[in-house]
Amino acid sequence: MVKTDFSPIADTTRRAEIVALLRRAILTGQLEPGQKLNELRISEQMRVSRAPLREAMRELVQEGLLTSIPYAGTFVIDVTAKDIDDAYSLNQVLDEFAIERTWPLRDQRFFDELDRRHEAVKQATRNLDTTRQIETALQLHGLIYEWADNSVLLETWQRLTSRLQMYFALHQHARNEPVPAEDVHETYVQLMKGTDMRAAQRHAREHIHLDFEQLLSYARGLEQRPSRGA
Amino acid sequence: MVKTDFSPIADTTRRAEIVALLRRAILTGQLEPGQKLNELRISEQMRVSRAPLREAMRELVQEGLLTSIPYAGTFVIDVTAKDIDDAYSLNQVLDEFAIERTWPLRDQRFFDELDRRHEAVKQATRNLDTTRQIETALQLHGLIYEWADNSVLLETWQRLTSRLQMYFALHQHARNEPVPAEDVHETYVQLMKGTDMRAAQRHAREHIHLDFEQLLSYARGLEQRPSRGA
DNA sequence: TCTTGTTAGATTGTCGACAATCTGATTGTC
DNA sequence: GACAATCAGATTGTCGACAATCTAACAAGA
Repeated sequence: MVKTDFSPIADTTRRAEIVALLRRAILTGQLEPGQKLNELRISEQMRVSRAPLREAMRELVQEGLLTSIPYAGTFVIDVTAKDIDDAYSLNQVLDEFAIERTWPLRDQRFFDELDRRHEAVKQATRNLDTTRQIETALQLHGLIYEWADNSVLLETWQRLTSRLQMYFALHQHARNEPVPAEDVHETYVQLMKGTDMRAAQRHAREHIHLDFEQLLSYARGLEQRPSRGA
Repeated sequence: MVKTDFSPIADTTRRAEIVALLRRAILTGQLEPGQKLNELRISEQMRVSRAPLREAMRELVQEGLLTSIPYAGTFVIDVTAKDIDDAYSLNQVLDEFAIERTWPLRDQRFFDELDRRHEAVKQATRNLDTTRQIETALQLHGLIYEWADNSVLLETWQRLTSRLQMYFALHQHARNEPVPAEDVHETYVQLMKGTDMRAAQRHAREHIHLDFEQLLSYARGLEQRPSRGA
């Protein structure tokens, strides 16, 4: 008997590919917040009919990346400072919980994966690839959620992550500054390997705090010049 | 100047109505876990074409009530004991957070609404309407989430709620026992009106604990007789 | 008997066209 | 000129039909 682990084959529906395409376009800032998605135009560009496109858009609406108004259109969500603040504060709570759950489940495979993802961040940083840096940093951070063995928690975090990635991408897009050179994740990785869970939780909380402070100041700046009146 | 608060007009798309219909069918246990949804049959029953039905199903998939396998079908999610346990433990954390956020925002309108919802639960209990009792109890519980002024938190809880309602409905459906007569929410309401936040958080945690214990024992029972092999 | 190939039926995925609705520009009226 | 009514164009919502894929039953061969 051959014992081989096969990975599930790729989703071969147009719908799934459209979802992936659109999500990527939103998360990288290619599609701007508030922008309207014209179904006919997009379907022609993708060489696809409107049916699978619309189904894909419904998924992204539920995912929280798009918002839809009947007979008016579907739009990329707007990013307000309050949204970021809300996501941030919830993320703190979830982090604490995820670490608590992951803590007793850590093993060699966990540490290896932690290092692997950490390495990916460092590589993206060296390459000055800001988009990829955001992506890998979130993936590093997401390990505690994947390891926590709680499907609802993981799902919740993935929804949060989508938005966070969008926010960070926007931020980077706006102020096209060089990525921070020093390795801000070193301490986090070390603490996650250590024996003091409380310290890890505390650090995660503060670490996130720093990242968000940047974002918030940026977002608050945005709202000084609203595009439309209230 | 007339100052009137208008409620948003009803969604007039078939899609929205289909979503509501399907969601209700799932949450009340009319559609059983694992059951396959035949698009043609349902669309004929609803006198609707498959396009809006499929879009509605996509939404419910993202909402976590359905699960879809390409070219195979869309099914009502299965309920495992682990799912319930996951939702339960996350709910504890979220409750604590929601109470913390809501606490300083409580005002007379909050207390009034709290009483109103509490009354709704008591009425459903008197009428021996178990389905409605579940619904109102979750709405009472949801007030702290609506009041916490955190859109992401609210959205997360609403997703959790859908499943919880489904779980509870299943439970009630299975053991068709009379509803508990005594008012288990009295203490909760009193504490939410009081001045000791920690006590309220502690009570919420324990209160939920009791409800879930019932659910879990039921779900574990289910899994002793799996319908399909692993 | 077990395995493999074939085939018919059913079901899901996709398409192009039509219906319903919105937007804004235009016209007519005061 | 201000305002309401009307209308054309564009866009979204819905429909019925076709294509792609799966399932299960059956036949053929080792």
